[in-house]
Amino acid sequence: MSLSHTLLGFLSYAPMTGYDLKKQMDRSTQFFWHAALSQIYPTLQQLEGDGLIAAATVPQAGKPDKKVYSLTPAGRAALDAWLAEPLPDPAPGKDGLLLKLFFSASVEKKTLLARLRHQLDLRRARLAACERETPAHIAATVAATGRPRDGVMWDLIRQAGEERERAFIRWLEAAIVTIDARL
Amino acid sequence: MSLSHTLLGFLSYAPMTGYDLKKQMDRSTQFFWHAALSQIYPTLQQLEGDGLIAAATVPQAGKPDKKVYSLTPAGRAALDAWLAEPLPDPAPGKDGLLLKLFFSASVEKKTLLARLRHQLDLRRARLAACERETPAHIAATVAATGRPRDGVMWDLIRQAGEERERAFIRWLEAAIVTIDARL
DNA sequence: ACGGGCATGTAAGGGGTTACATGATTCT
DNA sequence: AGAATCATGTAACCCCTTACATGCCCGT
Repeated sequence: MSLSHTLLGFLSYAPMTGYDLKKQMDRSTQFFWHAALSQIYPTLQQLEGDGLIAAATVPQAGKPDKKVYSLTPAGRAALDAWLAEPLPDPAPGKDGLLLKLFFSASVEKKTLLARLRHQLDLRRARLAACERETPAHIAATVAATGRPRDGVMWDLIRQAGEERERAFIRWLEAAIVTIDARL
Repeated sequence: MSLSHTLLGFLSYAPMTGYDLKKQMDRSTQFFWHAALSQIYPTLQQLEGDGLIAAATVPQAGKPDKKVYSLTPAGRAALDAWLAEPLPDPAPGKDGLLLKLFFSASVEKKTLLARLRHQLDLRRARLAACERETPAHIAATVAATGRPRDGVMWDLIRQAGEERERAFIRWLEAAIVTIDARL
């Protein structure tokens, strides 16, 4: 269960609420790990039950009470143990786009081309967002937390996402040409 | 549930058993869709219950009975309906490798480098396997089934997998250099 | 004799998504 | 007036993984 590890990881930076954690994930890990609040809240309760995090309830005026979670020593140990384990094996992913394409030889050529062009638009927009917003967010977080070593890793990972998108965009462009010519 | 669609798709080529379907998936869709037999068998039963496929039990000497499934007209319609729907939105994936790396700034540099070099080996091996085996399998399937249009799609998708691997390998190489220099 | 291929499944549990439920404040 | 933000959760369901269960044949 890697959502637990994600939460422990973010809480190792600073105490936070479930809502805060969701925002952190949306801004930084969204392209390689994400979760809905409806999954985050029960997972936090479970981590609390396991003694890995502790909650402090903060009453607020005009807003619901906050539950600010922080890492316990046991939680820190669990995070360190996870980081000490080797990197996971590359798991064969699931890609609904490629799957549908695999069986799409009978789809009308112009429909197929329109779909692929639409994907190109989406991916280009995503790449642009990734290039525009993420470096600024990393820089801001490094400045705020004074963790330059983490900044190196974060930028590396940003590059991985960026290059994955670029590779897919190049493939889409080539695929459109090939289908136009050969299908 | 896209496993259903995968099964319907393969059964549109020829009637097959669950065991056969698993082999087909292992040889062709493994990098973007896969399933264990323990998931395939119940799903086939469910598709049969929904009237989308029909089973013919074939007794065998010295082996367990086969259940050869084939598409019903309703199953063909369901497959066509799925193919008529637009391509799925790019879902933000989950990547345990990048996730762990994201929190790995505190891991010893030489440990990190060893882990990344190990990943490089794994990925290079996977790329080599992809380049060696898949084209032959596609050619054989096209020759056996006389479906050149499908062959075009299959080769396109093979290229997507190949280029995704290549992009990741290039990134790993660059990441090793960066970590060595800056962490 | 042992491992791999053929061939089918069941059971339990983990992880994740979607829908539902509440309610005040602030921005447009 | 309506949408977004803050803030928390529950319940149902779906999909998938892991472990278990069976048993014969063939090649080494």
